[in-house]
Amino acid sequence: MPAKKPAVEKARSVLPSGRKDNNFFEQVYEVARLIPRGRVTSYGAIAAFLGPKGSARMVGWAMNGAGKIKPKVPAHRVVNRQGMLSGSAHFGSPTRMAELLKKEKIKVKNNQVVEFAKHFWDPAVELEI
DNA sequence: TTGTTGACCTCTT
DNA sequence: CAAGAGGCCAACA
Repeated sequence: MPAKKPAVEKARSVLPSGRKDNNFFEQVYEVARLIPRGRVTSYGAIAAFLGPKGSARMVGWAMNGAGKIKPKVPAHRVVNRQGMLSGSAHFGSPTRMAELLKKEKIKVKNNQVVEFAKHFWDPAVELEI
């Protein structure tokens, strides 16, 4: 298998403190970047893909610094299990996330992704572990 | 230092 | 069928 990419060091460099390995956060950022345009995934899906414990909340925390790190992480493609834009309030503007998704040809209604199951991108399946 | 909060999910009543 | 509580790990006060 190919060696790991330097994204680890890069992510650590931009992390709030880089005090720990942040391996979990790295994975979250990497997976988020791998989300194709016009597709969406859920926090729990990423958490479950990274580990059986599924700390979905940590995925949200990781996304908290998504706009601070580089390359830019498409956090707007990550929503909750219901397909609701729960993180829209953290995009600076409440409609920022919805607009971004609309540009991705994804229909959004009431801060909720339409046909969410259809646009759902499961890392465990697409990445074929 | 401990305690609470948080872009969540799943089980139980 | 609907509502409530618990659990996960990390950062902030």
